Amino acid sequence: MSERTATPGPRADMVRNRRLLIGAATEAFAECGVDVSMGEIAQRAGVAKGTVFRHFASKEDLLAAITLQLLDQLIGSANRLLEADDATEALREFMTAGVEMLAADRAFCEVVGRPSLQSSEVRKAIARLADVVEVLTARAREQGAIRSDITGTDIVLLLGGIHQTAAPVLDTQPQIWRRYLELAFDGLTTTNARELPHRPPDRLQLTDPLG
Amino acid sequence: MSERTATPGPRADMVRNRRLLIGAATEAFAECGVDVSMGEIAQRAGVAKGTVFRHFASKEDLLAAITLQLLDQLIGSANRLLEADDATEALREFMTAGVEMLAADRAFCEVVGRPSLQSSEVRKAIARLADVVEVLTARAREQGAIRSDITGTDIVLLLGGIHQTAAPVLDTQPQIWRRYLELAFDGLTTTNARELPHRPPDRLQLTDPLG
DNA sequence: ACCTAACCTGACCGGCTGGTCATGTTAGGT
DNA sequence: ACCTAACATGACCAGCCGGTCAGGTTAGGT
Repeated sequence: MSERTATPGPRADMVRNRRLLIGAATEAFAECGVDVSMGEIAQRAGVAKGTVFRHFASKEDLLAAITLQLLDQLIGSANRLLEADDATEALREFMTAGVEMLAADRAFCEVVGRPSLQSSEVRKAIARLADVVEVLTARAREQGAIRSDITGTDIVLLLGGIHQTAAPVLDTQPQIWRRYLELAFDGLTTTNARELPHRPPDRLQLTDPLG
Repeated sequence: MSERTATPGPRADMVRNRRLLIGAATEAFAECGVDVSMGEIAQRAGVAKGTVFRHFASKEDLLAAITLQLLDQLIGSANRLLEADDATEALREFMTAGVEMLAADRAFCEVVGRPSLQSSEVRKAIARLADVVEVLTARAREQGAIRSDITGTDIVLLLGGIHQTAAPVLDTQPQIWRRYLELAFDGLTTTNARELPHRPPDRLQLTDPLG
């Protein structure tokens, strides 16, 4: 019924394989980093290598899809925290979520830490994240708990730094990033310090203006 | 003259090639990271690929040699700064030297940030560095400018974190790591903050007790 | 001048990678 | 029940990697 000659639509096994693939790729990238092979991902998903390339034209495409999914989660967190009463605590919670995500995902660290691995869509998502965090930071700043010379871009960059501080000992002390998050936060809330040297970072990802 | 039947000794062109090789490898690793190929290094040195393997049995060996050379520079800096009058300023200078070195060398970042890339000799050198920095930190702590719950290992780990904070924008703002160094230092000198969560990191590189 | 051991060279090897494609299978409409 | 387009498959490809080695070259002692 409904329309004549039918709507082709995606086949059932295709959507199933797509779900399996995204799950497997998410896990594999998280555990092994961006250098994990497409063959390994296919194996984890229980499909043949050719199937991976039917769903994603290239490894870059797949990596971008997985990364975008994670960035969207972070952007969602930040947006939700905009509604919180205590803006300073909200900023701390956002940073906790961000560093936690980095600590759990090797490929994510590598992509956000190296612009050369970022597709234009990933760059756009990072810019969107920076925009939301800018508001989050401004609210905490108005509340008087965050020093005046810290921008949202500073906060986003700090996520990678805090994680990297803990990364060399993550194997033996998987929660130690909380220590360095708190240390960084103490730096952010120092109000009697003199202004930081060098101008704040540019708005994120304005490098190579294509896209 | 001198001894009978002569001392074989290294040939002149060999020491020349070795110097060229170390120079080329240092540059190549710094610019391209640990994934630079042995062929590329040979080309930069102006020798054939086989010559590289005559001087260094494997890529790991070469990487370890280059890394050790850099770690020794840092250890030297730290030792020299032990003699300084102002211990707090000495600590800041050491951290400046450390972050500057990381910012200038991609492979060095990757090696110190990922224990799986460290040979046992590199691990030992890092432990030696941590020992010196422990003294440097203790002196600054006694001087009263550094909070009491910060260890030398914290400082060494922070070097990687400070650099990583700036890394995504290093291309466009090559000096911005100074901003984050100062921010971290403000966190270190906050004396009225409550104690940091989680115990300090273990003494560095006690993972897998072989070597 | 000559000799030899030390050294350099670059073709070569197996293994792994991202990516392709002819062939086989199957979902799902009729 | 059957048909076909959509999809899955895995053998296959070229390219690059770390590493090897037989053979040519040369430093440097005599």
